[in-house]
Amino acid sequence: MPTSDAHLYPIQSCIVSDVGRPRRRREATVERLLDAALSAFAEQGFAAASVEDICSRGGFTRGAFYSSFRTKDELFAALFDREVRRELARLEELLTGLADEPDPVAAAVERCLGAFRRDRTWTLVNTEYALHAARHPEAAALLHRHRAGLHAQLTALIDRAAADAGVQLVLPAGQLARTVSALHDGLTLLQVSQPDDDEVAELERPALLLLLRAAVTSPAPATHLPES
Amino acid sequence: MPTSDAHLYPIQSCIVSDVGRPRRRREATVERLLDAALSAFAEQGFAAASVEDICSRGGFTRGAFYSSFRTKDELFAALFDREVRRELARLEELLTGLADEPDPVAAAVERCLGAFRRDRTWTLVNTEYALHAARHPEAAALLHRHRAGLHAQLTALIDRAAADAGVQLVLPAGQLARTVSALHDGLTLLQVSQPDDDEVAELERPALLLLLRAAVTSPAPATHLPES
DNA sequence: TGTACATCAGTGAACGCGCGTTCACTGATGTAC
DNA sequence: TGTACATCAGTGAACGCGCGTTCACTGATGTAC
Repeated sequence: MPTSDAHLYPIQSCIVSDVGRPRRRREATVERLLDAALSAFAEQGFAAASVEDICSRGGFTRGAFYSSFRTKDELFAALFDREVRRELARLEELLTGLADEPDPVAAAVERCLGAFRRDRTWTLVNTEYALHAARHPEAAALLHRHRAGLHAQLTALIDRAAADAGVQLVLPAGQLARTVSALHDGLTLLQVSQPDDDEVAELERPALLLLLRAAVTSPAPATHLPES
Repeated sequence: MPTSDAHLYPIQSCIVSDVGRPRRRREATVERLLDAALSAFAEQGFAAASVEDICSRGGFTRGAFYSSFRTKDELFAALFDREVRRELARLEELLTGLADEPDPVAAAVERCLGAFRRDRTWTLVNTEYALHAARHPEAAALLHRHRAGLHAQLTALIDRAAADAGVQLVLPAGQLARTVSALHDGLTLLQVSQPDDDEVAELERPALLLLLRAAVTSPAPATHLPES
């Protein structure tokens, strides 16, 4: 089953181990195909990566693919689903136990930096899925669901950091959460297409700190948010 | 010639006007093909858009394409080049005459908002070119050149705004410029894949204001930039 | 434990299609005299 | 101004190729007795 719950089953090492032979191989096959698709999509892009290439990376022929997925689009959705669930799990983990930090805002920044995936592979595939979703409404539904989850987690983290610091936010935590993740997305995309630029590589931490400190600090001029 | 200077020549209306018939049609053809490619790439993506489709959007057959461009990749580069030059020109225009504003920081924000292209078409194509460049070194060279230009303009704008406001920046103007454009890129991509979300649509102005005010305001805690 | 049968997971050949690219050609435009 | 020739810009048929997808088949695995 290529559905969104496939990843919940443990991967069975049907090839490595000779003792404890597998009964059902499907889940393991799906995992391997998703791993293969992740690297193929990262290297070549969704449209340019061929089903043949994905299968051979996983050690299969194309028939195996079509006994687990109906189409290449369905594979992309399953891949995105699995990867975002993993990121969400990490974020949830890092969300717990924020209190009693000497500097809650700095701690919140570190948690964001620790939770967000910043590797090249994921940045490429994640960005491409956003483009894909912008063009294909079916794909957009899945994106929105996952973004909502991520947004809720991030908003909670920010709210708690502000509460622990004993300060008010100058804009709604939800807006700040969206800004933070947009900044992260923009910076990772920049980094991926400019991988040798050290200045870019070191930018996310100071940028996030600047943003979050500004959000909890009463601004200098009176009018901070514009009319709209 | 599909080189980067093609856009410098005026577009000749070789079809519309009957008086003043055209001598050389190449430049006009190239422009029409680039227009067609812009919309085709936005709608379907670079890899999924066919040369046939691009040509028919422009009212040509495929042969016309190959008498102006060597490959589809070369077309993408020419398109990106033309579009970024246009954006750069707008930014340069908006850069002049910043002094004597009652609120230079707010004015700088408005200029950024006015100069950056935020339409769906450009966001999709621009983002895709970044992905393309991350995968193809030849394409990366062009991207870097244009990013350097944009970065220089933006840095100059920020520096002048700070000088006019009579304040110091808490981080180098160059770093702030990169942060601003990364935030812009992230927000436009978010907007394009979530077009009906009003909260997202209204976010860029307050986010930029927050960021720029934070950059010119002395922060509350002593250590603002991290160790690295 | 052994045998017979059912189901599962993956093979690999085949399908038709549309792609990027090439090229011989042609009518439109420009130049020389 | 008119004619002859050269160049230009674009046509459209043809090329081979690799793609996504289908399907009849097969060996591996699971179940019943």
